[in-house]
Amino acid sequence: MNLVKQMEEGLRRWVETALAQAREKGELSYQEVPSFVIEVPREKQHGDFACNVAMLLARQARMAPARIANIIVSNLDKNDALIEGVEVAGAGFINFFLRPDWLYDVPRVVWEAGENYGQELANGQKIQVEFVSANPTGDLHMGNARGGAIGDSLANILSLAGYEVEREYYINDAGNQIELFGLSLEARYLELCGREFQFPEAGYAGEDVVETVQRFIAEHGDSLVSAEAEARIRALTGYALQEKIAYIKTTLEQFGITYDVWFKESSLHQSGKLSEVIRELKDAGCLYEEDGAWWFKAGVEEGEAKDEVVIRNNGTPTYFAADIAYHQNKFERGFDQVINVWGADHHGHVARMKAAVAALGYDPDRLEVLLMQLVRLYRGGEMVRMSKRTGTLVTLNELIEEVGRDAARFFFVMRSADSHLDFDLELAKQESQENPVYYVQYAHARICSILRQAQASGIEIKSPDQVDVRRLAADEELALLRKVADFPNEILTAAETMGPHRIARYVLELAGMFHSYYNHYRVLNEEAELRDARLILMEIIRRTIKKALNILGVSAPERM
RNA sequence: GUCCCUGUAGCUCAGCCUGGAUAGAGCAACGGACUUCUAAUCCGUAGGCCGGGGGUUCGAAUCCCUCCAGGGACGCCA
Repeated sequence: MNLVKQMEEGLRRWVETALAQAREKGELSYQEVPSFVIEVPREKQHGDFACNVAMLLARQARMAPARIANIIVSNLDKNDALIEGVEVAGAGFINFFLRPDWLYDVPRVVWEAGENYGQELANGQKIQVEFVSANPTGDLHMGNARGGAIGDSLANILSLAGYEVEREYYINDAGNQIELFGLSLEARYLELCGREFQFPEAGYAGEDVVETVQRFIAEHGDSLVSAEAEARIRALTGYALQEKIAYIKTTLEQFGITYDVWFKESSLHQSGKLSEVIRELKDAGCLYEEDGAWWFKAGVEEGEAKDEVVIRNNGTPTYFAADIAYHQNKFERGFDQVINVWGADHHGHVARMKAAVAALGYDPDRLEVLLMQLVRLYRGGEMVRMSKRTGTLVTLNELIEEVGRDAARFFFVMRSADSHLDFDLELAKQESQENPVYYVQYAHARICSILRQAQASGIEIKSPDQVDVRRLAADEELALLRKVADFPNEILTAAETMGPHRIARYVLELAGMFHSYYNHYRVLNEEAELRDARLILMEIIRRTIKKALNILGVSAPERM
């Protein structure tokens, strides 16, 4: 149930009817109704909703916008019970002033929705969100953390917007970097067993690799020293991957993220799907051979995407080849829409991935890549280079420990994915008291406090149909009802634009309106009817804040 | 060189996709409000050639072109 949308659509039909009538009467001439908007004006004095159709019609009708607007208004059926007034203003806007009656449905709607306020009806679309998908060769860093916060929140939003959503983590457990990982593990193993070793160039030098090997030795001893190198590496790699994946899983769970599917790249190799898709593409003429390697023909038009190697001249497939097979697999699983949350450093990969999807016979628009600008990490004003290979990185674990999960998750989704994010750990800690997340959580805690006190003094919180919610007549109360009513629309907009940051901003605004109200009005100690109405207002605000925070993966504490 | 992102108040950012009325928040600054349902709060003040230039339009922060500045990507790495 989306009250605001209902109102907008009602007004739209109202205007369309008036337009048709004006044309019939010969007062207005136009070919077709342009796609106009019913929007909420920025300025309150411009009414509850405004319509720009007159200005859009000016050329077609060859008439001044204001005159068109007046004609439309004169053709409106003024018997509509919800309308208090209509005016023509500015360059030709039609402003609608509504009676507040419709807002009094808000409490009931929120009440009936229970924990699911903002949930739209299922739209029958199956959508997959793949995010984080960090290599299982190391810890999760800040970029992964941002991707996690954005991806998980987006998945929540899409789910509320009516999509059937699946969250997926793609485990890159095959290919070059895994071989390098294996060689690094082997070197550490031999080192720790007191044997001669050679650490691979650009190998994984992090301390975590050493620790992993130490644990392996503690469990399995040093018998692999005498084993064949291949078997040794296989055993070490298998052990380390299992450990790393489990660790990543646990860390993400601590960050509030759980996945529906953990998809292993290696399964594409083992099942033969990878070589199958390469053969398909070869047959379809999408590949060509050059310098002993097989290339994917991506740059069909004006060099939009560069051609890319899928099979190296040594016969091994590249990650891109696996990615093609992976995306084929995604679409074979029946997703209508597939979203990948990627770091901006992968942007060059987008065009050829889409080209590959097209080559597989799927509409490339069904693949949506949400590029997120990278995180730059500072510590006390100094930039910290993030590199797994050198082992100098701040992990997601450390972040959660230092800043806290709630603050971290909120911080990452506060800004749009497009914005570069400078994250200064010192600053984040220092400002933790002033972090906006506390502002929102405090609003929730304050409401809980009111509700607790009510309960303690034996005041029942009644349901909206037992209370005269029309007692909520102050401007601030109507504005709050209106803000709560906006929530479902905010979800839809956030889903359409893939912008979880909208929810963060929304809940900040709602919390701000509440705090202001709290400082000017009393809830308890008012006469019973007014008090009961205000208690209901408090409860629907509380539910909305909690739901919004829930979307963002942030807790809603009852006390602070 | 090609491509992507960014440039809006002292700072951090919304708004740009889908043009609309006087460009909005938060922080910082300044001045106020706690015998009150939690002052992690509130109220007020101040702060802007929306990077520059050109174009389209009745109307441009928003669309187009161009230039400037910062960041990133351009590998038989992922």
